[in-house]
Amino acid sequence: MFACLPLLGDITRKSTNLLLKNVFVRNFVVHADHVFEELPQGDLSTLNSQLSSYLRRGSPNGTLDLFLKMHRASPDLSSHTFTPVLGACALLSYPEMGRQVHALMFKQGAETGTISKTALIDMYSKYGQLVDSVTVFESVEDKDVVSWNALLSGFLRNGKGKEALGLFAAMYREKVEISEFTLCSVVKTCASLKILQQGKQVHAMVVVTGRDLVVLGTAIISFYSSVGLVTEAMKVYISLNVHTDEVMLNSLISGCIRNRNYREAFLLMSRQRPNVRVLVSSLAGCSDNSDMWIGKQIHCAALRNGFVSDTRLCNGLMDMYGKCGRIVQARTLFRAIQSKTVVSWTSMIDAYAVNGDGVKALQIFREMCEEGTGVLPNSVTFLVVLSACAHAGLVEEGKECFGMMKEKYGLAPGTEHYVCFIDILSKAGDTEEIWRLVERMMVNNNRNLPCAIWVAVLSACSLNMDVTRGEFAARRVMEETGPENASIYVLVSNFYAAIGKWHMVEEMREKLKKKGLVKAAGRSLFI
DNA sequence: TTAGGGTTAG
Repeated sequence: MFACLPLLGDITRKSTNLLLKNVFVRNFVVHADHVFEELPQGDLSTLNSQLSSYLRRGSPNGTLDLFLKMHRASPDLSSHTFTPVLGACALLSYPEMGRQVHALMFKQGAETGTISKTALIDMYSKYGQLVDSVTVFESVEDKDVVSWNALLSGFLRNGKGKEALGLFAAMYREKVEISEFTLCSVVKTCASLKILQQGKQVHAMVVVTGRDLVVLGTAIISFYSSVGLVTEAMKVYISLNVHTDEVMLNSLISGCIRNRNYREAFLLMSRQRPNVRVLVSSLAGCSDNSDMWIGKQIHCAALRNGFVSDTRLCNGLMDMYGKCGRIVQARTLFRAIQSKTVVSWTSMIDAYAVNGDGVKALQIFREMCEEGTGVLPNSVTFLVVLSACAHAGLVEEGKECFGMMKEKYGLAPGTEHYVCFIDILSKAGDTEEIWRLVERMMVNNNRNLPCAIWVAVLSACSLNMDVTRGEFAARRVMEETGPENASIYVLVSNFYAAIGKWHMVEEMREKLKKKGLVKAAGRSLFI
Protein backbone atom coordinates (compact mmCIF):
# COMPACT_ATOMS: atom_id res chain seq x y z
CA MET A 1 0.00 0.00 0.00
CA PHE A 2 2.53 2.60 1.11
CA ALA A 3 6.22 2.63 0.57
CA CYS A 4 6.74 3.18 4.29
CA LEU A 5 4.82 0.18 5.54
CA PRO A 6 7.55 -2.43 5.07
CA LEU A 7 9.60 -0.29 7.46
CA LEU A 8 7.06 -0.57 10.20
CA GLY A 9 8.79 -3.48 11.85
CA ASP A 10 11.84 -1.26 12.26
CA ILE A 11 10.02 1.68 13.66
CA THR A 12 10.78 1.72 17.32
CA ARG A 13 10.51 4.89 19.31
CA LYS A 14 14.27 5.16 19.24
CA SER A 15 14.63 4.80 15.47
CA THR A 16 11.82 7.22 14.72
CA ASN A 17 13.33 9.68 17.11
CA LEU A 18 16.66 9.40 15.37
CA LEU A 19 15.05 9.83 11.97
CA LEU A 20 13.13 12.89 13.03
CA LYS A 21 16.22 14.37 14.62
CA ASN A 22 18.19 13.83 11.43
CA VAL A 23 15.43 15.45 9.44
CA PHE A 24 15.57 18.44 11.70
CA VAL A 25 19.30 18.76 11.58
CA ARG A 26 19.28 18.53 7.79
CA ASN A 27 16.35 20.77 7.09
CA PHE A 28 15.56 22.95 10.01
CA VAL A 29 18.91 24.04 11.25
CA VAL A 30 17.48 27.05 13.00
CA HIS A 31 15.51 24.73 15.27
CA ALA A 32 18.20 22.13 15.75
CA ASP A 33 19.55 23.89 18.81
CA HIS A 34 16.22 23.59 20.55
CA VAL A 35 15.35 19.94 20.03
CA PHE A 36 16.72 18.87 23.35
CA GLU A 37 14.85 21.48 25.31
CA GLU A 38 12.37 20.36 27.90
CA LEU A 39 8.80 19.70 26.88
CA PRO A 40 6.54 22.63 27.74
CA GLN A 41 4.21 21.98 30.62
CA GLY A 42 0.70 20.80 29.89
CA ASP A 43 -1.44 17.75 29.27
CA LEU A 44 -1.73 16.09 25.90
CA SER A 45 -4.76 18.06 24.75
CA THR A 46 -3.08 21.38 25.63
CA LEU A 47 0.03 20.37 23.71
CA ASN A 48 -2.09 19.25 20.76
CA SER A 49 -3.73 22.67 20.71
CA GLN A 50 -0.28 24.20 20.75
CA LEU A 51 0.68 22.10 17.69
CA SER A 52 -2.36 23.41 15.79
CA SER A 53 -1.67 26.93 16.97
CA TYR A 54 1.86 26.90 15.52
CA LEU A 55 0.47 25.71 12.22
CA ARG A 56 -2.28 28.34 12.13
CA ARG A 57 0.25 31.05 12.86
CA GLY A 58 2.34 29.95 9.89
CA SER A 59 5.08 28.15 11.78
CA PRO A 60 5.16 24.51 10.60
CA ASN A 61 8.70 24.24 11.96
CA GLY A 62 7.29 25.13 15.38
CA THR A 63 4.73 22.33 15.04
CA LEU A 64 7.39 19.78 14.14
CA ASP A 65 9.74 21.02 16.81
CA LEU A 66 7.11 20.55 19.53
CA PHE A 67 6.03 17.21 18.05
CA LEU A 68 9.59 15.92 18.32
CA LYS A 69 9.74 16.89 21.98
CA MET A 70 6.36 15.28 22.63
CA HIS A 71 7.42 12.11 20.89
CA ARG A 72 10.59 11.94 22.93
CA ALA A 73 8.69 12.48 26.16
CA SER A 74 5.91 9.96 25.65
CA PRO A 75 5.20 7.20 23.15
CA ASP A 76 1.45 7.64 23.48
CA LEU A 77 0.15 10.37 21.23
CA SER A 78 -3.37 10.85 19.96
CA SER A 79 -4.84 11.37 16.52
CA HIS A 80 -5.23 15.03 17.48
CA THR A 81 -1.45 15.17 17.73
CA PHE A 82 -0.89 13.83 14.26
CA THR A 83 -3.29 15.92 12.19
CA PRO A 84 -1.46 19.24 12.63
CA VAL A 85 1.85 17.41 12.22
CA LEU A 86 0.71 16.07 8.87
CA GLY A 87 -0.30 19.60 7.91
CA ALA A 88 3.17 20.84 8.81
CA CYS A 89 4.84 18.03 6.85
CA ALA A 90 2.70 18.90 3.82
CA LEU A 91 3.61 22.59 4.04
CA LEU A 92 7.31 21.85 4.33
CA SER A 93 7.28 19.53 1.29
CA TYR A 94 9.17 16.81 3.03
CA PRO A 95 7.63 13.52 1.80
CA GLU A 96 10.02 11.22 3.61
CA MET A 97 9.08 12.67 6.95
CA GLY A 98 5.35 12.68 6.16
CA ARG A 99 5.52 9.00 5.34
CA GLN A 100 7.32 8.20 8.56
CA VAL A 101 4.72 10.12 10.56
CA HIS A 102 2.06 8.10 8.73
CA ALA A 103 3.87 4.90 9.67
CA LEU A 104 3.99 6.01 13.29
CA MET A 105 0.26 6.77 13.20
CA PHE A 106 -0.38 3.34 11.77
CA LYS A 107 1.70 1.74 14.51
CA GLN A 108 -0.21 3.60 17.20
CA GLY A 109 -3.61 2.96 15.61
CA ALA A 110 -4.14 6.69 15.19
CA GLU A 111 -4.82 6.70 11.47
CA THR A 112 -8.25 5.08 11.43
CA GLY A 113 -10.57 8.08 11.84
CA THR A 114 -12.01 10.20 9.03
CA ILE A 115 -10.21 13.35 10.17
CA SER A 116 -6.79 11.66 10.35
CA LYS A 117 -7.28 10.07 6.96
CA THR A 118 -8.41 13.36 5.46
CA ALA A 119 -5.20 14.97 6.68
CA LEU A 120 -3.28 12.15 5.00
CA ILE A 121 -5.21 12.60 1.72
CA ASP A 122 -4.32 16.28 1.80
CA MET A 123 -0.67 15.71 2.66
CA TYR A 124 -0.06 13.14 -0.06
CA SER A 125 -1.77 15.32 -2.65
CA LYS A 126 0.46 18.24 -1.65
CA TYR A 127 3.45 15.99 -2.21
CA GLY A 128 2.06 15.21 -5.69
CA GLN A 129 1.54 11.59 -4.63
CA LEU A 130 -2.05 11.28 -5.75
CA VAL A 131 -2.07 7.50 -5.92
CA ASP A 132 -1.53 7.43 -2.16
CA SER A 133 -4.21 10.09 -1.65
CA VAL A 134 -6.68 7.93 -3.55
CA THR A 135 -5.65 4.81 -1.62
CA VAL A 136 -6.25 6.55 1.69
CA PHE A 137 -9.53 8.02 0.43
CA GLU A 138 -10.78 4.58 -0.57
CA SER A 139 -9.97 3.28 2.89
CA VAL A 140 -12.07 5.94 4.66
CA GLU A 141 -15.06 4.14 6.12
CA ASP A 142 -17.22 7.17 6.89
CA LYS A 143 -16.45 9.55 4.08
CA ASP A 144 -17.70 13.04 4.84
CA VAL A 145 -17.78 16.10 2.58
CA VAL A 146 -14.38 17.20 3.86
CA SER A 147 -12.65 13.96 2.82
CA TRP A 148 -14.25 14.25 -0.64
CA ASN A 149 -13.17 17.89 -0.83
CA ALA A 150 -9.61 17.04 0.16
CA LEU A 151 -9.31 14.61 -2.75
CA LEU A 152 -11.09 17.03 -5.09
CA SER A 153 -8.67 19.86 -4.36
CA GLY A 154 -5.83 17.32 -4.60
CA PHE A 155 -6.84 16.48 -8.15
CA LEU A 156 -7.06 20.16 -8.99
CA ARG A 157 -3.69 20.95 -7.38
CA ASN A 158 -2.02 18.26 -9.45
CA GLY A 159 -3.50 19.34 -12.77
CA LYS A 160 -6.07 16.52 -12.93
CA GLY A 161 -9.02 18.68 -13.94
CA LYS A 162 -10.98 15.98 -15.71
CA GLU A 163 -10.57 13.61 -12.77
CA ALA A 164 -11.72 16.41 -10.45
CA LEU A 165 -14.91 16.85 -12.45
CA GLY A 166 -15.41 13.07 -12.41
CA LEU A 167 -15.08 13.12 -8.64
CA PHE A 168 -17.57 15.96 -8.39
CA ALA A 169 -20.03 13.87 -10.45
CA ALA A 170 -19.43 10.97 -8.07
CA MET A 171 -20.21 13.25 -5.11
CA TYR A 172 -23.52 14.02 -6.75
CA ARG A 173 -24.25 10.35 -7.34
CA GLU A 174 -23.37 9.52 -3.74
CA LYS A 175 -25.63 12.37 -2.60
CA VAL A 176 -22.84 14.06 -0.65
CA GLU A 177 -24.03 17.40 0.66
CA ILE A 178 -21.62 19.73 -1.09
CA SER A 179 -20.05 22.70 0.64
CA GLU A 180 -18.48 26.04 -0.31
CA PHE A 181 -15.14 24.24 -0.46
CA THR A 182 -16.54 21.83 -3.05
CA LEU A 183 -17.89 24.61 -5.24
CA CYS A 184 -14.69 26.58 -4.93
CA SER A 185 -12.59 23.67 -6.18
CA VAL A 186 -15.05 22.94 -8.97
CA VAL A 187 -15.11 26.53 -10.23
CA LYS A 188 -11.31 26.57 -10.17
CA THR A 189 -11.33 23.32 -12.13
CA CYS A 190 -13.62 24.91 -14.73
CA ALA A 191 -11.16 27.82 -14.95
CA SER A 192 -8.19 25.50 -15.44
CA LEU A 193 -10.02 23.51 -18.12
CA LYS A 194 -11.48 26.73 -19.58
CA ILE A 195 -14.96 25.19 -19.74
CA LEU A 196 -17.48 27.99 -19.81
CA GLN A 197 -20.81 26.20 -19.52
CA GLN A 198 -19.97 24.07 -16.50
CA GLY A 199 -18.43 27.09 -14.78
CA LYS A 200 -21.58 29.08 -15.40
CA GLN A 201 -23.61 26.26 -13.88
CA VAL A 202 -21.49 26.38 -10.75
CA HIS A 203 -21.93 30.15 -10.66
CA ALA A 204 -25.69 29.61 -10.83
CA MET A 205 -25.50 27.08 -7.99
CA VAL A 206 -23.61 29.56 -5.88
CA VAL A 207 -26.18 32.29 -6.54
CA VAL A 208 -29.14 29.98 -5.89
CA THR A 209 -27.78 28.50 -2.68
CA GLY A 210 -26.54 31.87 -1.41
CA ARG A 211 -23.15 30.58 -0.30
CA ASP A 212 -20.36 32.63 1.22
CA LEU A 213 -19.67 35.05 -1.56
CA VAL A 214 -16.31 36.56 -0.74
CA VAL A 215 -14.09 33.53 -1.32
CA LEU A 216 -16.38 31.89 -3.86
CA GLY A 217 -16.96 35.22 -5.57
CA THR A 218 -13.22 35.66 -6.02
CA ALA A 219 -12.95 32.20 -7.55
CA ILE A 220 -15.84 33.03 -9.91
CA ILE A 221 -14.25 36.35 -10.93
CA SER A 222 -11.02 34.50 -11.62
CA PHE A 223 -12.91 31.86 -13.62
CA TYR A 224 -14.56 34.43 -15.92
CA SER A 225 -11.18 36.12 -16.48
CA SER A 226 -9.59 32.77 -17.32
CA VAL A 227 -12.16 32.05 -20.03
CA GLY A 228 -11.68 35.54 -21.48
CA LEU A 229 -14.96 37.02 -20.19
CA VAL A 230 -13.58 39.85 -18.13
CA THR A 231 -16.80 41.86 -18.56
CA GLU A 232 -18.66 39.07 -16.77
CA ALA A 233 -15.98 39.12 -14.09
CA MET A 234 -16.59 42.86 -13.66
CA LYS A 235 -20.33 42.31 -13.38
CA VAL A 236 -19.81 39.73 -10.64
CA TYR A 237 -17.45 42.09 -8.81
CA ILE A 238 -19.94 44.97 -8.98
CA SER A 239 -22.93 42.81 -8.02
CA LEU A 240 -21.14 41.43 -4.96
CA ASN A 241 -20.58 44.97 -3.70
CA VAL A 242 -17.56 43.91 -1.65
CA HIS A 243 -15.11 46.73 -2.15
CA THR A 244 -12.93 46.11 0.84
CA ASP A 245 -11.52 42.73 -0.05
CA GLU A 246 -7.99 43.06 -1.43
CA VAL A 247 -7.77 39.54 -2.86
CA MET A 248 -10.99 39.93 -4.82
CA LEU A 249 -9.93 43.27 -6.28
CA ASN A 250 -6.49 41.94 -7.19
CA SER A 251 -8.04 38.98 -8.94
CA LEU A 252 -10.05 41.38 -11.09
CA ILE A 253 -7.04 43.65 -11.81
CA SER A 254 -4.92 40.69 -12.87
CA GLY A 255 -7.79 39.41 -15.04
CA CYS A 256 -8.15 42.82 -16.71
CA ILE A 257 -4.43 42.95 -17.55
CA ARG A 258 -4.39 39.41 -18.93
CA ASN A 259 -7.41 40.25 -21.08
CA ARG A 260 -5.88 43.55 -22.19
CA ASN A 261 -8.52 45.69 -20.49
CA TYR A 262 -5.85 48.10 -19.35
CA ARG A 263 -7.97 51.16 -18.71
CA GLU A 264 -10.15 49.29 -16.21
CA ALA A 265 -7.10 47.65 -14.64
CA PHE A 266 -5.40 50.98 -13.87
CA LEU A 267 -8.68 52.49 -12.72
CA LEU A 268 -9.10 49.64 -10.24
CA MET A 269 -5.46 49.93 -9.23
CA SER A 270 -5.99 53.57 -8.32
CA ARG A 271 -8.67 52.59 -5.77
CA GLN A 272 -6.18 51.12 -3.34
CA ARG A 273 -2.43 50.87 -3.01
CA PRO A 274 -1.44 47.88 -5.15
CA ASN A 275 0.65 45.20 -3.49
CA VAL A 276 3.63 43.33 -4.89
CA ARG A 277 1.62 40.26 -5.70
CA VAL A 278 -0.86 41.99 -8.01
CA LEU A 279 1.92 43.87 -9.78
CA VAL A 280 3.93 40.69 -10.34
CA SER A 281 0.87 38.89 -11.63
CA SER A 282 0.09 41.84 -13.93
CA LEU A 283 3.67 41.83 -15.23
CA ALA A 284 3.26 38.17 -16.14
CA GLY A 285 0.19 39.16 -18.12
CA CYS A 286 2.22 41.82 -19.94
CA SER A 287 4.93 39.25 -20.70
CA ASP A 288 2.38 36.85 -22.15
CA ASN A 289 0.81 39.62 -24.19
CA SER A 290 4.20 41.15 -25.11
CA ASP A 291 2.83 44.52 -24.02
CA MET A 292 5.93 46.37 -22.93
CA TRP A 293 4.33 49.79 -22.66
CA ILE A 294 1.84 48.52 -20.13
CA GLY A 295 4.68 46.68 -18.42
CA LYS A 296 6.54 49.98 -18.17
CA GLN A 297 3.55 51.60 -16.52
CA ILE A 298 3.51 48.79 -13.98
CA HIS A 299 7.24 49.37 -13.51
CA CYS A 300 6.40 53.02 -12.72
CA ALA A 301 3.68 51.93 -10.28
CA ALA A 302 6.26 49.70 -8.58
CA LEU A 303 8.69 52.62 -8.33
CA ARG A 304 6.00 54.91 -6.90
CA ASN A 305 5.09 52.33 -4.28
CA GLY A 306 8.68 51.50 -3.32
CA PHE A 307 8.64 47.89 -4.50
CA VAL A 308 11.68 47.92 -6.77
CA SER A 309 13.90 46.21 -4.23
CA ASP A 310 11.54 43.24 -4.09
CA THR A 311 13.21 40.28 -5.80
CA ARG A 312 9.96 38.74 -7.07
CA LEU A 313 8.95 42.04 -8.62
CA CYS A 314 12.37 42.47 -10.26
CA ASN A 315 12.15 38.93 -11.58
CA GLY A 316 8.80 39.76 -13.13
CA LEU A 317 10.18 42.99 -14.64
CA MET A 318 13.25 41.22 -16.02
CA ASP A 319 11.10 38.55 -17.59
CA MET A 320 8.81 41.16 -19.13
CA TYR A 321 11.68 43.22 -20.59
CA GLY A 322 13.44 40.07 -21.77
CA LYS A 323 10.34 38.73 -23.51
CA CYS A 324 9.80 42.14 -25.13
CA GLY A 325 13.37 42.14 -26.49
CA ARG A 326 14.78 44.78 -24.12
CA ILE A 327 17.81 42.86 -22.96
CA VAL A 328 19.68 45.92 -21.64
CA GLN A 329 16.86 46.81 -19.27
CA ALA A 330 16.61 43.20 -18.15
CA ARG A 331 20.34 43.07 -17.46
CA THR A 332 20.34 46.37 -15.56
CA LEU A 333 17.57 45.08 -13.31
CA PHE A 334 19.35 41.75 -12.85
CA ARG A 335 22.59 43.37 -11.78
CA ALA A 336 20.75 45.53 -9.25
CA ILE A 337 18.99 42.65 -7.47
CA GLN A 338 20.57 42.29 -4.05
CA SER A 339 19.46 38.75 -3.26
CA LYS A 340 19.21 36.89 -6.53
CA THR A 341 17.17 33.69 -6.46
CA VAL A 342 17.29 30.79 -8.88
CA VAL A 343 14.35 32.44 -10.65
CA SER A 344 16.37 35.67 -11.12
CA TRP A 345 19.30 33.78 -12.66
CA THR A 346 17.09 31.56 -14.80
CA SER A 347 15.11 34.57 -16.06
CA MET A 348 18.32 36.35 -17.07
CA ILE A 349 19.64 33.25 -18.86
CA ASP A 350 16.29 32.89 -20.62
CA ALA A 351 16.25 36.56 -21.61
CA TYR A 352 19.54 36.06 -23.49
CA ALA A 353 18.36 32.73 -24.88
CA VAL A 354 15.09 34.01 -26.34
CA ASN A 355 16.92 36.98 -27.84
CA GLY A 356 19.29 34.64 -29.68
CA ASP A 357 22.44 35.18 -27.60
CA GLY A 358 23.33 31.64 -26.55
CA VAL A 359 26.91 32.58 -25.65
CA LYS A 360 25.80 35.24 -23.13
CA ALA A 361 23.15 32.84 -21.78
CA LEU A 362 25.89 30.30 -21.07
CA GLN A 363 28.12 32.97 -19.56
CA ILE A 364 25.40 33.88 -17.03
CA PHE A 365 24.79 30.19 -16.35
CA ARG A 366 28.48 29.64 -15.57
CA GLU A 367 28.49 32.71 -13.36
CA MET A 368 25.50 31.29 -11.51
CA CYS A 369 27.26 27.98 -10.91
CA GLU A 370 30.27 29.66 -9.32
CA GLU A 371 30.72 29.29 -5.59
CA GLY A 372 29.50 32.18 -3.56
CA THR A 373 26.28 32.88 -5.42
CA GLY A 374 24.39 30.76 -2.91
CA VAL A 375 22.12 29.48 -5.66
CA LEU A 376 21.96 26.12 -7.41
CA PRO A 377 20.52 25.58 -10.88
CA ASN A 378 17.31 23.56 -10.98
CA SER A 379 15.56 21.62 -13.74
CA VAL A 380 14.04 24.80 -15.22
CA THR A 381 17.48 26.42 -15.38
CA PHE A 382 18.83 23.43 -17.29
CA LEU A 383 15.88 23.44 -19.64
CA VAL A 384 16.54 27.10 -20.45
CA VAL A 385 20.28 26.49 -20.87
CA LEU A 386 19.75 23.45 -23.13
CA SER A 387 17.22 25.40 -25.15
CA ALA A 388 19.76 28.23 -25.54
CA CYS A 389 22.39 25.74 -26.75
CA ALA A 390 19.94 24.14 -29.18
CA HIS A 391 18.92 27.48 -30.70
CA ALA A 392 22.47 28.75 -30.96
CA GLY A 393 23.89 25.45 -32.22
CA LEU A 394 26.26 25.18 -29.23
CA VAL A 395 26.67 21.43 -29.45
CA GLU A 396 29.65 20.73 -27.19
CA GLU A 397 28.39 23.14 -24.54
CA GLY A 398 24.95 21.50 -24.71
CA LYS A 399 26.48 18.06 -24.20
CA GLU A 400 28.49 19.35 -21.27
CA CYS A 401 25.42 20.88 -19.61
CA PHE A 402 23.29 17.79 -20.17
CA GLY A 403 25.95 15.64 -18.49
CA MET A 404 26.42 18.14 -15.68
CA MET A 405 22.74 18.10 -14.83
CA LYS A 406 22.81 14.60 -13.38
CA GLU A 407 26.47 14.15 -12.52
CA LYS A 408 27.07 17.42 -10.70
CA TYR A 409 23.61 18.46 -9.51
CA GLY A 410 21.80 15.12 -9.20
CA LEU A 411 18.90 16.29 -11.36
CA ALA A 412 17.25 13.61 -13.48
CA PRO A 413 16.51 14.94 -16.97
CA GLY A 414 12.78 15.05 -17.80
CA THR A 415 11.16 14.58 -21.19
CA GLU A 416 11.64 18.26 -22.06
CA HIS A 417 15.37 18.03 -21.37
CA TYR A 418 15.71 14.98 -23.60
CA VAL A 419 13.76 16.78 -26.34
CA CYS A 420 16.18 19.72 -26.17
CA PHE A 421 19.19 17.42 -26.11
CA ILE A 422 17.96 15.53 -29.16
CA ASP A 423 17.56 18.90 -30.86
CA ILE A 424 21.17 19.78 -29.99
CA LEU A 425 22.46 16.47 -31.37
CA SER A 426 20.33 16.98 -34.43
CA LYS A 427 22.00 20.33 -35.10
CA ALA A 428 25.32 18.48 -35.03
CA GLY A 429 23.94 15.95 -37.52
CA ASP A 430 24.57 13.17 -35.02
CA THR A 431 21.60 10.84 -35.51
CA GLU A 432 23.77 7.91 -34.44
CA GLU A 433 24.13 9.42 -30.97
CA ILE A 434 20.42 10.26 -30.92
CA TRP A 435 19.61 6.65 -31.65
CA ARG A 436 21.94 5.37 -28.95
CA LEU A 437 20.22 7.73 -26.50
CA VAL A 438 16.77 6.54 -27.62
CA GLU A 439 17.76 2.90 -27.21
CA ARG A 440 19.04 3.56 -23.70
CA MET A 441 15.83 5.37 -22.82
CA MET A 442 13.73 2.53 -24.22
CA VAL A 443 15.58 0.01 -22.08
CA ASN A 444 15.07 2.18 -19.00
CA ASN A 445 11.39 2.84 -19.74
CA ASN A 446 10.19 -0.61 -20.67
CA ARG A 447 10.28 0.40 -24.36
CA ASN A 448 7.67 3.12 -23.82
CA LEU A 449 8.74 6.66 -24.61
CA PRO A 450 6.59 9.80 -24.53
CA CYS A 451 5.30 11.04 -27.87
CA ALA A 452 7.35 14.25 -27.52
CA ILE A 453 10.56 12.20 -27.71
CA TRP A 454 9.47 10.53 -30.95
CA VAL A 455 8.49 13.90 -32.38
CA ALA A 456 11.99 15.23 -31.60
CA VAL A 457 13.59 12.14 -33.14
CA LEU A 458 11.41 12.48 -36.24
CA SER A 459 12.38 16.15 -36.62
CA ALA A 460 16.06 15.20 -36.28
CA CYS A 461 15.74 12.44 -38.87
CA SER A 462 13.86 14.78 -41.17
CA LEU A 463 16.59 17.41 -40.90
CA ASN A 464 19.37 14.86 -41.40
CA MET A 465 17.55 12.72 -43.99
CA ASP A 466 17.83 9.58 -41.86
CA VAL A 467 15.13 7.61 -43.69
CA THR A 468 15.04 4.30 -41.81
CA ARG A 469 15.04 5.72 -38.31
CA GLY A 470 12.73 8.53 -39.37
CA GLU A 471 10.14 6.04 -40.62
CA PHE A 472 10.38 4.14 -37.34
CA ALA A 473 9.89 7.38 -35.40
CA ALA A 474 7.02 8.44 -37.68
CA ARG A 475 5.19 5.18 -36.98
CA ARG A 476 5.69 5.62 -33.24
CA VAL A 477 4.50 9.23 -33.42
CA MET A 478 1.32 8.15 -35.18
CA GLU A 479 0.75 5.38 -32.62
CA GLU A 480 1.29 7.66 -29.64
CA THR A 481 -0.43 10.87 -30.70
CA GLY A 482 -4.07 11.71 -30.09
CA PRO A 483 -6.39 11.92 -33.15
CA GLU A 484 -6.98 15.63 -32.55
CA ASN A 485 -3.40 16.75 -33.02
CA ALA A 486 -3.28 18.28 -36.51
CA SER A 487 0.29 19.59 -36.29
CA ILE A 488 1.61 16.04 -35.79
CA TYR A 489 0.05 14.93 -39.08
CA VAL A 490 1.71 17.88 -40.77
CA LEU A 491 5.07 17.02 -39.19
CA VAL A 492 4.85 13.38 -40.34
CA SER A 493 3.66 14.49 -43.77
CA ASN A 494 6.60 16.89 -44.09
CA PHE A 495 9.00 14.10 -43.20
CA TYR A 496 7.63 11.86 -45.94
CA ALA A 497 7.80 14.78 -48.37
CA ALA A 498 11.46 15.35 -47.41
CA ILE A 499 12.33 11.73 -48.23
CA GLY A 500 10.18 11.71 -51.38
CA LYS A 501 7.52 9.21 -50.23
CA TRP A 502 4.66 11.07 -51.84
CA HIS A 503 2.05 8.33 -51.37
CA MET A 504 2.57 8.64 -47.60
CA VAL A 505 2.23 12.42 -47.86
CA GLU A 506 -1.11 11.88 -49.58
CA GLU A 507 -2.16 9.37 -46.90
CA MET A 508 -1.43 11.87 -44.14
CA ARG A 509 -3.35 14.60 -45.92
CA GLU A 510 -6.31 12.26 -46.39
CA LYS A 511 -6.27 11.33 -42.71
CA LEU A 512 -6.18 15.01 -41.82
CA LYS A 513 -9.08 15.79 -44.15
CA LYS A 514 -11.18 12.84 -42.95
CA LYS A 515 -10.84 13.93 -39.35
CA GLY A 516 -11.71 17.49 -40.34
CA LEU A 517 -8.56 18.79 -38.73
CA VAL A 518 -7.04 22.14 -39.58
CA LYS A 519 -3.60 23.14 -38.43
CA ALA A 520 -3.69 26.39 -36.48
CA ALA A 521 -2.15 29.17 -38.54
CA GLY A 522 1.15 30.58 -37.34
CA ARG A 523 1.03 34.19 -36.20
CA SER A 524 3.57 36.94 -35.96
CA LEU A 525 3.66 39.37 -33.10
CA PHE A 526 3.43 42.28 -35.52
CA ILE A 527 0.46 41.15 -37.62
C1' DT B 1 -9.12 17.61 8.06
C1' DT B 2 -10.96 20.62 2.74
C1' DA B 3 -11.66 26.54 -0.51
C1' DG B 4 -10.28 32.77 -2.99
C1' DG B 5 -5.19 36.51 -6.32
C1' DG B 6 -2.63 31.88 -12.89
C1' DT B 7 3.05 36.53 -7.91
C1' DT B 8 8.23 35.38 -10.64
C1' DA B 9 11.79 31.31 -14.58
C1' DG B 10 10.61 26.20 -18.65
